[in-house]
Amino acid sequence: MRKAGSETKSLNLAPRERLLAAAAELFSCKGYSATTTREIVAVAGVTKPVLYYYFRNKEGLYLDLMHNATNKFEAMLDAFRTETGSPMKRILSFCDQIFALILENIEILRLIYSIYYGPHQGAPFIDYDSIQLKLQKAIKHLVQEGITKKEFRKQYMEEMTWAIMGALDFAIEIELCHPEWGFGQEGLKRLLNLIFRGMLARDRKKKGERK
Amino acid sequence: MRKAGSETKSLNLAPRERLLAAAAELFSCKGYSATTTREIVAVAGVTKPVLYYYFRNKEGLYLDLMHNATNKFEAMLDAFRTETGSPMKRILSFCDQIFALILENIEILRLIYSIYYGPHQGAPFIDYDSIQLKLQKAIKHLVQEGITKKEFRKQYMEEMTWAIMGALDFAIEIELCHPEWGFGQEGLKRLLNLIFRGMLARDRKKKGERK
DNA sequence: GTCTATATTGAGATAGAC
DNA sequence: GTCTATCTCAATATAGAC
Repeated sequence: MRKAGSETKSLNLAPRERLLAAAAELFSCKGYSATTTREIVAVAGVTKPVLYYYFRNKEGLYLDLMHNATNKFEAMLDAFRTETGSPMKRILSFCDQIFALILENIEILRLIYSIYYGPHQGAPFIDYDSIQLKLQKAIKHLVQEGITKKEFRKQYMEEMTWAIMGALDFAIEIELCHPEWGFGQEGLKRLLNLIFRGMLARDRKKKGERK
Repeated sequence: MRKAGSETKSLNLAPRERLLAAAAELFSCKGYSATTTREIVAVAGVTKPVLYYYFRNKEGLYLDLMHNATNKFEAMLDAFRTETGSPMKRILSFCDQIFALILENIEILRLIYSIYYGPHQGAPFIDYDSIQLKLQKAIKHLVQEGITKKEFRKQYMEEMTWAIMGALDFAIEIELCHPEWGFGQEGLKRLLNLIFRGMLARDRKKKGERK
């Protein structure tokens, strides 16, 4: 289990930044609803009115924190102008970049994840769904390209997209619950390579029994 | 977004069962911490002391609910004595059964998921990790068998296990955030079949560049 | 901008009658 | 077993001095 409370105070950041850092840590560790403003200000090393001075209220602090994170992520999705290389290499590179960004923000991601897939915990609504869909669309696009270039099988476009999303999901979840395994970007790469190649042994391949 | 409050009262169950049902619905929708005992008793159509009569307190209610669910899941994992069939078929059947059980208990699973991967929300500790590991071990065992029988590639045992876990993860997540897509057991099956076969087109297969 | 002190609400939990 | 009424405390939020 994760622990909270490591006095963000000592770093002499501005109070506003200390509050954001403290909130990130506590929300991510205890959840939005279970985290109290008292704790946040205690960890940030400020008093209560400071919180209400910089942010309208608890919700405002949460929204600020989350919008920072989601903006960064969306900007990256938009910015990904695929370099040259085979579709397979481009997918690897894309997933690698996404996953690196996630690793850098794993604390915030834990919260996003739990609120997107789980109960909303009383937190104000944020449209995480559109980001998820944007990601899926980007992957689908790369897959489509691979099909056009005849690098990938021409059927199964949906399944291929799902498989890549599943690999990302698995990598993220391992980082969330077992970071000490050191799965990391290397693990994701190994997993993706297997998905490209398939599990079946070469010689046992049966005649096309698809659909 | 999901909604709560659909008066579990009318079904004339015993108060104890009504409380469990109401708690499942509310915890799953709002989270453990954000759900109040007042709401639970209101939805269950009983008064507060009834909750404290049947359960020691809010935590007791939660523990009862969760242990019911995890016991069912673990029992299934233990009970899976693989029928006959090829390793591939057995993996498909295993995943199908697991996923069916999950679909039946999707409400509880949403809560488990968010607490296992996310912040604990102030909920008392439950060892979800051991279940996750048990699942992973079961899959790894099936994969190992496939390798022994030469149906699967002999390297990549870990990666194959990961890929199957990832497929399950993806299927679960889609049911959590987009149940209306009707991904379901059929989608999972299609996804697994692709993972068995691989994404690369047959003729483009390069010489073994593994490791 | 940052503090002390406090208002106010709603939470979990219980006493005690029936 | 189930109710009404209530206790107690902690939560969010603010007033007002410096």
